[in-house]
Amino acid sequence: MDNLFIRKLSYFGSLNESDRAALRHIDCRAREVKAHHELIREGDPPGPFLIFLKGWGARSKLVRNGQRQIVGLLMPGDSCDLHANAVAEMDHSIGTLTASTVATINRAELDQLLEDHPKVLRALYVSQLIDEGICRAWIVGMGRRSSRERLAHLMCELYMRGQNVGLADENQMSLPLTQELLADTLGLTSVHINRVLRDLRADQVMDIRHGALEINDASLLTRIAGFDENYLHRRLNQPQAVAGVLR
Amino acid sequence: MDNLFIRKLSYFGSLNESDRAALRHIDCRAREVKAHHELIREGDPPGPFLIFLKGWGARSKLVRNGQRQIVGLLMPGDSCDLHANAVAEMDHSIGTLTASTVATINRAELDQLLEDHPKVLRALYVSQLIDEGICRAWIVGMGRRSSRERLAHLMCELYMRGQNVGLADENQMSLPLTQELLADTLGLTSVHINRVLRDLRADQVMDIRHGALEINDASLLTRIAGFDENYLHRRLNQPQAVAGVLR
DNA sequence: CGGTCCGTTGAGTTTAATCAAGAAACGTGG
DNA sequence: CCACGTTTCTTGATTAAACTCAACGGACCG
Repeated sequence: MDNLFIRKLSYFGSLNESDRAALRHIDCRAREVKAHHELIREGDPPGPFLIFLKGWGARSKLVRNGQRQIVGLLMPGDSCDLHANAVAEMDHSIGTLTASTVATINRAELDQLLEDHPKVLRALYVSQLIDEGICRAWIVGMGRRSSRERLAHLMCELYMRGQNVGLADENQMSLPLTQELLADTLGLTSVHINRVLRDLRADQVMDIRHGALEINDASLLTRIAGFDENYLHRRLNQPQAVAGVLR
Repeated sequence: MDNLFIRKLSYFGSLNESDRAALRHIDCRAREVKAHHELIREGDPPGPFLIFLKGWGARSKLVRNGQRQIVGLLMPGDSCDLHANAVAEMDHSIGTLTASTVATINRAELDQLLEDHPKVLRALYVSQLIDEGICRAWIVGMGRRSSRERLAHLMCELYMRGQNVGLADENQMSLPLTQELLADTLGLTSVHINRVLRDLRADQVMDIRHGALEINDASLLTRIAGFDENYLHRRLNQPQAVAGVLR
């Protein structure tokens, strides 16, 4: 069975057997990484291509006053291209949130792979378009949504992404985010997250406890979030996700 | 002389003469569009590939309560790939801010072009990586920067991007953004933008008047913004920009 | 069993939003 | 080139959302 990264790319472009075979070599590069380990630090020279095969990661940036902003959450199957020509040094860090399996491909190998397999490049390009869609959705949230809406929206997004990679159960998903990490993701403080979460719990909408998201009223949650299923949903061409729990 | 889109892609990948020739056909597709015209509306089926050859555009999204969030600003040379398989319908609109020259390439033609010219695909992919970098920088700003820092940061970004496409003079640049548009870009209100702008003007840092940005103290501006020149700068491999006015 | 990290709550403060009103700039047709 | 309507900018007063500071309870871990 192909790994989640290959399966994800397969949704985004028609890969032939040779393409898949090339991608399967990635598994040899996989290594185990402990939780809360920095894979790439802000200021490092970029270069490699990272793939999360198992576990969660985050892209984060520190700002002057010591605050942190998480600019992306990585789930199994997600990748980051730290393109060397694009930027002289990393403007953000990438680290694990949980114990993870991560594959690292160096620049030269990736270049060769993409040159030999244009369909993989094509799929990677589409995958990149979707990542940007997620970024833009975050921008909308941070700019124009209240803290309650924002938290609800993030949970919808993560639950849906989790569904697409088989991480989500019915109305529940493992979610290794402390209130502080949620705060750094949503541009709020952990104290405020705590209060918002308390209200959502009291309203029987959802809860986050013991490292797990629990959705009590999916329909209400999506309504609070103003979640546009379209923005992530059908991107994956997975009808079962469309008909999933979040309706 | 190649158009700005071709020149931009040339920075991101080595294009040969055949690649450039293919891209030059784009010019035939150019059409003039009036200011404040919607090219693609939220909810429309996606599909085409848009290139701004002249003028400014914006990607924007409306949220429930009628508020608007701008999720991207488009300058000459910038493109948007409204990929059809990625999403069932547009989750945001794209419109012009000024009178513009815009080229539209339909999906089939683009697919053919990218298949025939893998180097163009490669360059487009890198261009996409950089766009995502800009998005992530916006997320950092909206999450963790004050209104003053945020406005300063946006001006640094736009000035630098303007420099790269020859839109910026020494310490000055045409900037067709009303205070309301700035507010919708930064997730603030126009009233608040007005006050922040008044303070920056009073502090002799910068000003926006008569549709133009004027930078009075570039060094102070970048310090207020916490502007990381690296995140956009060297991406373009343009040493002259690195040594540019914003130091 | 003690330490550390995480979650919880209250009180007071700050930032930016809202509401409202008037001035300036812009655009368009006469 | 002017007159008029509209958009944009400006300012003040008030309100709301989220932050800060501080303290304590609970969970997890070695």
